[in-house]
Amino acid sequence: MQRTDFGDMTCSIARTLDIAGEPWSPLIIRDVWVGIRRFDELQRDLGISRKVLTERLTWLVGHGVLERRQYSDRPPRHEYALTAKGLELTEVLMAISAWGDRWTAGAAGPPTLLRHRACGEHVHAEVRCSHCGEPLHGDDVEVDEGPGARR
Amino acid sequence: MQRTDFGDMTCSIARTLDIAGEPWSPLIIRDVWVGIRRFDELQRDLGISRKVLTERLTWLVGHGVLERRQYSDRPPRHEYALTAKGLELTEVLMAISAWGDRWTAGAAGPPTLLRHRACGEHVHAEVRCSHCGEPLHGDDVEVDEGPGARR
DNA sequence: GTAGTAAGTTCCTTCAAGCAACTGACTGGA
DNA sequence: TCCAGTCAGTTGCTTGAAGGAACTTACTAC
Repeated sequence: MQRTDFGDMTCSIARTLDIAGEPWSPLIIRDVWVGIRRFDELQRDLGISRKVLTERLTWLVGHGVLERRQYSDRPPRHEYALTAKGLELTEVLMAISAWGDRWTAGAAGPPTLLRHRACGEHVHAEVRCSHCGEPLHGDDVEVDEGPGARR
Repeated sequence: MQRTDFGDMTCSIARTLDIAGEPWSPLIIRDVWVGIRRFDELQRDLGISRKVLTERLTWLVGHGVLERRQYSDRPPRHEYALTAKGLELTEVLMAISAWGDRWTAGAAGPPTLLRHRACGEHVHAEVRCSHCGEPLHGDDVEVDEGPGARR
């Protein structure tokens, strides 16, 4: 989808960007997540060209992030839904959104709020350590070689 | 940097993507984060064209994600470093990386591992609720209008 | 039989990506 | 003093993806 192929870099960030890193894709995934599931709705909401939207949807379906399903037989009508793989990407979106709220919202405040159903509060996403549960910041970690490292 | 301007959409995801959503930017930020700070090192490591790298670095410096500093006077030499704003983006990168490890790494396993200095373990990023600390998944939340919503 | 909707497809233009070569300021060695 | 090398870009050319608008197909509703 972009000129340089990120898919075979030995890096989980590059590989993720290869699947969903093209600038429109996160917005498409967000829209499907919040219930905007149909071609024309997506096109109107995003202001994306129909051609590019077709390409992105096909790509995301092909990579198992979205699935396309028929909700009407006659006339044949389709909508898009997140797969389990796609639904997990929304955690990345929540982290992106938290950063945007903090650094780009300005005095007006964040354009949207997230309500956590379990606790009922307006919350934001926090990135935490899977082992000890403490907040995980950029300078709290070291990067080591993993089993999938190359050469 | 892309054809459609995301910067004035009323959405923290779009605004974040406007700053750092072009496909190379997250990889540049990751590289600076792990210590690849100089122009030629970045160019070699990423295989990015020098022209595009120049544009991206200038853009990221202009948006306060990176800062350019001179580490040698004669000859004048520069390197790039993360600002506080940029360092917080690495939390998003860790979330992206966790998704990539889970869904794209395959049998070989993840190419890199993250060691959390505080607890000493190899860990991955988890997105959690800022209020109750429970894991935050895509279907655990509702999206409400925030104070910065438009119209 | 006309209007409308959903989900694309086709065509054309323009702008950004990729690539390679060049520049300029300096260092270090023969 | 000359040559090679390094760092940090800049310039110019080509190609391909993005954006936009119009068209298509298959149906429904009036």
